[in-house]
Amino acid sequence: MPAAPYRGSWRLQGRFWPTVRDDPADAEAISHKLSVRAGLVRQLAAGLYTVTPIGLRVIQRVEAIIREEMNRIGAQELLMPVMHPAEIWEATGRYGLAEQFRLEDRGGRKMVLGMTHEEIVTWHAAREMRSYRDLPQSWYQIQTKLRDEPRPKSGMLRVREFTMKDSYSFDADEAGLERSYEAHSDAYARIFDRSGLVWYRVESDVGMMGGSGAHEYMAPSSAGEDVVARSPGGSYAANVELAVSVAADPEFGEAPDAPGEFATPGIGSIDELAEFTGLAPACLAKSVVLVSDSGPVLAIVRGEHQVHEKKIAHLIGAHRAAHPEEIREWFGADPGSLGPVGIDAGTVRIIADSTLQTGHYVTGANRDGFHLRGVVLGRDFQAETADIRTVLEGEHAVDGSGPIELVPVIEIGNIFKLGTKYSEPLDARYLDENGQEQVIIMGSYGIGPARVAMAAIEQGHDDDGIVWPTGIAPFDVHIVLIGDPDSEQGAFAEALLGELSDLGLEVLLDDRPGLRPGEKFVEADLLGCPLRVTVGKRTLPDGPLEVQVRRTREKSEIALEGAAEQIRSLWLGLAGG
RNA sequence: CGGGGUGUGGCGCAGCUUGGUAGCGCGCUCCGUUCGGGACGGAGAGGUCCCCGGUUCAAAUCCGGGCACCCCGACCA
Repeated sequence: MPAAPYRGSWRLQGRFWPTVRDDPADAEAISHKLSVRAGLVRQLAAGLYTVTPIGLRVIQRVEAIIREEMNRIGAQELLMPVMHPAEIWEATGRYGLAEQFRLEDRGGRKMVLGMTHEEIVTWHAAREMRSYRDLPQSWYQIQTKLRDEPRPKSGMLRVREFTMKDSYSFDADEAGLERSYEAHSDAYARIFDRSGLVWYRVESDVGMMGGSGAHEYMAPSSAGEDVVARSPGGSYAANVELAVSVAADPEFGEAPDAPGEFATPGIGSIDELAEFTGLAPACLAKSVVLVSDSGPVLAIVRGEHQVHEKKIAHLIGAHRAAHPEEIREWFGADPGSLGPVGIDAGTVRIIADSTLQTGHYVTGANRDGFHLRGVVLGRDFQAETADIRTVLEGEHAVDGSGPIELVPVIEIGNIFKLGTKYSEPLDARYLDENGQEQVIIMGSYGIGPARVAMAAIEQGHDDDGIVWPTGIAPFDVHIVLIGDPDSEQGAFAEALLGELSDLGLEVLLDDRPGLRPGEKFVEADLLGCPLRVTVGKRTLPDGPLEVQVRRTREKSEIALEGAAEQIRSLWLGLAGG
């Protein structure tokens, strides 16, 4: 049995800490490899992970920061069930979503496992919030979410079951929502700063949550699944799903009076066409045929751009790529020679990217092996115009703040202005000062503690292992005891553990017998606590005591007298920096 | 859901092409020597070769079907 705990400090002897020497074979992301090797997590099945005792310490430190900051803005912690009656989800039209785990109880009653808790929290608010005097409220929980992800991946980064801090605000009006939103925004800034992350707050799509405005909190990492378009200094930052930019116009030259057809034998791609014509891709128009629920859609962007799925989906809803036979039928030509000229807008909905509003373009002629040059939007064809293209790196930010950089990021949190999306269907209303019934205005706000931890690993590691930020390291100080716990050194290490703990630090003492020093050092590096103290033969009787900063590898030798105080001020220097 | 890959002691892998008594490294147990950056020697334990079916005298190996996991894409708060 482990010895009795000393506050938050641990003796390692007897603990469940399953480290491994090799990277797991199927791991790709650094955080995945290191979280397994450092014994923080173990996989049960795809997207299902057990967090080990030592991994849990990291998660709990993140959660502790979250609780402090949520409480600071007056949010109240509660706990809602993971399993819900399906009816409530039916009321908001979110029953049957692909990611939703559904089941039945023994009576055949339909249930769901919660992927989030808007429905449930709103259901409660609808029953308990009656008067404007009851508002505003902010409630939060740290609770399990279940999502039948189509593709769990990257260790703990994308899983099917995870804990989430989710909070919900209830306000009487838009101004109130604005205040709640800002309060959360402030809290989130403190939470992610204290967690030691590099992070961006970016404009985001409202997605399946619905609502009128949203931001995401993103931690830059090559393991990230999202991409942010960001100008220098970050004054412009948005998820590429909705990012806009200024695309420089090429030298178009004089537009001809009318489109002219020319032969382009064997030309099927923009690259080939650019090569063949000697024109920049920006002078060519790319035609993409999609099929929406209401029929065929021709989306046109400049040659250097791509049609962005999310952006076009905002206009035409769910859609798929057209089959070659369908394209043949509607355009009379194969992909590669398609264009908007001569297409009946009644049959095919034509949407051109806004960049097409200036210049003249080479487009397909809807005749295999032929293209048209000098095609002008508005003159030679009619189309709706909208921003439907991807943003390219190097294009300029719309606020004039400079060239845009595309950064892969991990989404670690988000904030949404829900408005009445849930309160309306679930009848969450109150009586205002005038006795008039009003719909409660809501916001919802999420953070994934495990993602915060994994992002910290992505951003803080070296060849030897994890380099935790001080705010969320599993321990503040890792004492490597070289020698027997019953020895003089053992007694010293034990005393040091006590003193450091009394000073408010959480300490891990590696008092495991029979391990070689090298093994202890290697595992200490892997685990990555901010400070490592070595207690061995060299330490006693007169010192010095060796302390190493994990991040910099900087070693200092300190006197035994007042060692604990010294270590504490070293730690404070790291934490404050 | 499309494409690709992998399933063999706890972990990482070889063996499969060309069917014939299941191997290597690490880890684990015991003994000895070591002991401030994953030591060395010796002796051991540990495997339904993912599952089901087929072919064959004989299947980890060949054939068919299934399952699981990973990666790319689609999708995703």
